[in-house]
Amino acid sequence: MPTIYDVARKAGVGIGTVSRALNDSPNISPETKEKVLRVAREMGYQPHALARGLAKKRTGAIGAIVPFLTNYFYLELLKGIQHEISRSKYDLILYSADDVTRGEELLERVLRERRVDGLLYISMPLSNRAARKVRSRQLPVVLVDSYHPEVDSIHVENQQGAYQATRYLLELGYRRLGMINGKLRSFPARERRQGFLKALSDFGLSPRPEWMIECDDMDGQDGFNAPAGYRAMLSLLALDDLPEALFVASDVQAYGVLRAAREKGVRIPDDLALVAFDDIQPSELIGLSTVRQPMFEMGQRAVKRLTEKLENGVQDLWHETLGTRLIIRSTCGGDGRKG
Amino acid sequence: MPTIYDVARKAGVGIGTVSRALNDSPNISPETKEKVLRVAREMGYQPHALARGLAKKRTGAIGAIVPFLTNYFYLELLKGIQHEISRSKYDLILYSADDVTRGEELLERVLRERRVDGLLYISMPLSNRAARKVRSRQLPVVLVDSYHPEVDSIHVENQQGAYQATRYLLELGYRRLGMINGKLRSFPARERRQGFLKALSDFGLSPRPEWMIECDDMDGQDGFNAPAGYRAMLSLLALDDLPEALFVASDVQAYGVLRAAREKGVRIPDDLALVAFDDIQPSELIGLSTVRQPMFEMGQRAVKRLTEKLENGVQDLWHETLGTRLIIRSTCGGDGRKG
DNA sequence: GTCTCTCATGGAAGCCCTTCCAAGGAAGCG
DNA sequence: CGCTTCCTTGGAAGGGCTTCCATGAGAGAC
Repeated sequence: MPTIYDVARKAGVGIGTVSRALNDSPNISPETKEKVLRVAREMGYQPHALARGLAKKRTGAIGAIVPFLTNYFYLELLKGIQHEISRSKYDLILYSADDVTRGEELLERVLRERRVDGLLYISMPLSNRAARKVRSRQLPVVLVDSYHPEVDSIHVENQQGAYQATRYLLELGYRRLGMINGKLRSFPARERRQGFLKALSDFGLSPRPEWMIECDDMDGQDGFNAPAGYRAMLSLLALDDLPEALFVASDVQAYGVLRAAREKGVRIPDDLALVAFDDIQPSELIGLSTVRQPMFEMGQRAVKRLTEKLENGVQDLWHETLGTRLIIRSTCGGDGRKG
Repeated sequence: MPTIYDVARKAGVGIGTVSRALNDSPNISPETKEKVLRVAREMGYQPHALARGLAKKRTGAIGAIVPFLTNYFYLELLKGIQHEISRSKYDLILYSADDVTRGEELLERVLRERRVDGLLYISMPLSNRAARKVRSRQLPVVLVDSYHPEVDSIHVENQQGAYQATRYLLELGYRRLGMINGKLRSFPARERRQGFLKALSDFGLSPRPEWMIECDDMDGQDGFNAPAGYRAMLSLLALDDLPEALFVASDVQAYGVLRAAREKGVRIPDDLALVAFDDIQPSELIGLSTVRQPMFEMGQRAVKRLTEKLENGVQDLWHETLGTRLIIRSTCGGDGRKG
């Protein structure tokens, strides 16, 4: 593989000049620049990414730390990230935390290793300790689908969305409501729970503890996946007294719920109404009523913010909240049925 | 951030010794090693990934070039990749080709840029020209869900799977069969087409050209996505004479087909039987009959092969083919109905 | 014709590591 | 006690780039 020295020799110039030609420096005559670029192209020369990164103190890469990809939510998010990344000059390094509780270890390693210029920390909680470490580095970090007051973040109106969904069930006339949620260490899980509880309380109702199910994390994840939803539904159905409507904290969990319902002969929505959260693609086909969140846009905006920060070096704290929208389909009994 | 010099000074040793301690070199006394590691830990020292890569001529990263993530198939594949990567010492760099036809440009850039030690080239065709370039570098590349005789590859029995699916429809008694496919530049699309045609011919039938639909690539992709399936189905339904059964080359396309069918009042399977290919997660819930391919395993094995090649430096050519299995659900009319 | 100023240019230094080589010290052997 | 041999160790060199500084040539002013 040719190095910058080979190009310099062949073009009859110094290495500095080659570097200037390749980096669009103003301090080079147009003719020299053209000649150098031509020679470089002919030789198939391309700068060594690591060497360049080392010299420039800029790696040209952005990292994303994601949990294990058990939820299609991540795919939609990644699409947005991918879209925006491919418009920028950065590459994307995908780090995966096979176990959510070890996300911060990974974060620290990545922060210190300096393989990336900026970092997306996705769908995992950030402790105060870790937040402090983040702040103490110059490396910009954006929290996605999560929140910490001292670190840039973007997420949706989880509470508001859950509130809408729950309220809709209440307005249909249902009163015996349950909720299947992810682990409460997760930010969206806590927020959605708040929204659910608020709607109940606005209707003068109290939650039934045995109907508030926090999915297990058998797989080291946060319960936001289909198998966890399936197991949660089975445990719910083992109860003597059942709710008549359910708010499920994510679509994939709802898929698990639907499967369990089908196996146990529970009819949806006749025996049990259902609203979920996310609106990933298959939900439309399945007819799942759900709260739509703009996942693609969230990924896109997170990257945009990060790259802007890298270019302009802005230092202000940034928190963005995106709206949600309730999408009514066929799992909650339609308007005519009740209420 | 501390460098190796800082650690060396603080530990009262030379930089070579620090390096040896950190890299598990045998040429260091246990006591020194322990002391150095302790100091390094106290200082929060971690080697600079780029500097290390430059010196070692090993980046510690594996690249994956994927098309735009419009198919859940990729998520399943990524899960397998992620799983295996996280067990290795490599990081994953995700390059996305927003336009399938430009995948090879990206490939060449990545090959030259030397940011990765090895490369997965996913679901995109490889030209002879590109294959030659790949071979001329020492950098190992594995083709995933694709094929070229001169480059390592892994994929499933596309032809065999399609044959099974088609044959099943034929055995049910259907004779008027159509196929909705991805772009034929894609390897799986061509193979699945072959399987379909072979089954027809085994039953003494000829394909009806107007029922052989190659999805459009409006979005710069290969047609393996839901919107393309939707559009293909609409164009099919515009015909006067319709097939009675359809083999669709992927589940996500089938989702688009199902949506169009619902909108146009076409009942599945009564008016039209359907078998697809992939068996991504939601298909079970939807009741889609389909050919299951081991996507997770494919991703896993591709990474495993790549890392082995990186460790052992084996040079032999490797092609692996994984089996498929027909999963009967409710979109092709069940056994009792015909035949 | 002389002096200044400007600007393109070459190349050393530096980015942070690993690796290799030379050297010192300890241990073993006769 | 002297000579080998074997470990450890320090640190220079090198990996391929960018950046900065010094230099020299050309242009412009007088």
